[in-house]
Amino acid sequence: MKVSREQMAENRRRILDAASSLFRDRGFDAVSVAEVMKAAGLTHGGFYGHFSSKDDLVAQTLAHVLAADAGGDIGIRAYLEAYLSPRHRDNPAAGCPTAGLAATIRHQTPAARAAMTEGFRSQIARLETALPAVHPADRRQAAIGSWAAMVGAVILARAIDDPALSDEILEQTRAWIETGIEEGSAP
Amino acid sequence: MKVSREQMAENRRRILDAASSLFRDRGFDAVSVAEVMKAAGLTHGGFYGHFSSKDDLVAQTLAHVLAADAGGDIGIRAYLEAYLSPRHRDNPAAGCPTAGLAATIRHQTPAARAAMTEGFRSQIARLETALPAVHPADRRQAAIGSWAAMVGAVILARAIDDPALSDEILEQTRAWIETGIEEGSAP
DNA sequence: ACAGTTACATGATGATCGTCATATTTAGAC
DNA sequence: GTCTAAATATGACGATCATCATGTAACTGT
Repeated sequence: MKVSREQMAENRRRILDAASSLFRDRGFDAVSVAEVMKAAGLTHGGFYGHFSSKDDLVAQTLAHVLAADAGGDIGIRAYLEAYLSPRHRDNPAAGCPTAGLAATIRHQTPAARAAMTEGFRSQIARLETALPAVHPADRRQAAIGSWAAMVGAVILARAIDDPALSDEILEQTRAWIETGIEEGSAP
Repeated sequence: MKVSREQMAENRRRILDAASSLFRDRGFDAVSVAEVMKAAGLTHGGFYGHFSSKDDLVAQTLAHVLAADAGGDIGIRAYLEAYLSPRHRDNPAAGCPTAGLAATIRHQTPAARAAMTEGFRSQIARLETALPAVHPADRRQAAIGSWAAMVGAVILARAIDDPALSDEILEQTRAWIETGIEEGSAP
């Protein structure tokens, strides 16, 4: 049955939202097209009316979620604490798409990689402005180094099969980044 | 045809080596059992004489490659430079299994996660002893923070679709880690 | 109000893959 | 040397999945 134009737009949004959560939670390959459609409240038949292929869905989902990731403007300390928290580690479906998906982007289409590259650029820019004022030359270094440590720590914390050790990874990485940020700047 | 005991042992080693490279290069799910066996110079039929399932292969491959990862004892500076090099980034099949596989361990069996946890523990221990002598309390923090940044940087550098930016991630992360290590210690 | 278009549902198809059944060949024990 | 058990090859099965074909209902422009 045909639906209204607005309904169709909302369906498309729902597909992208469902795909975004499912992909972050289980990866691109482990989620089927039919599963995404079901999570969006539809059946698999209408899928190719919205997207030309599953690869197309992957690329558009990445652009969708990385654009939405612009996020609020809390302080760098609060952002660090939220990012490197057990809550974030334990909820990949609602968490950072970079932490959940960066490692598998390598096997996706050029469009998907381009979306991820763009997301990385804006994240670094955001971190550069959020960092305490140190020598401008070092600021980009701190932004990139901190982001690598944040993403790596969440990935490692999610991989580890020992809750105490996993908590420690998050906490020690947070402390390590904070000492690095404070170096040579006002606290 | 039956083969000698030594031949069978070598076949098994070849299967694990082939699986190790293929998994690091393309991920567990994207590599088929038949493909691993072919890369080892065999056909898919004999697989279940060596392993009880593909999940079993995954777990044993991880234990195999993480044990072999103990590696030589070069200095921390040289290790950093090799790890955060374009060469390492561009050769996942021969590279660090953590950088290649940590993000997907979450969807594997408990045995696989246990192997990865053990690999993480020994890597942190290795880094702790390799780090310059600072306050002992901070040494573990530096080891964990540096390792998270190293793994994250390689994952991000491999995901990014811009060679210059990818190189910059590696280089800036290396510089960031080195300044963090030098802080409060003799150079 | 009508007709045509369109968005989605149902169902099918071909490919891939993990796993198992059976055949074949030969190492290893006596 | 012979017999048996074992290691691998060949081939098949059932499940899953991306994609497509066709049916159906209702929105939209007239």
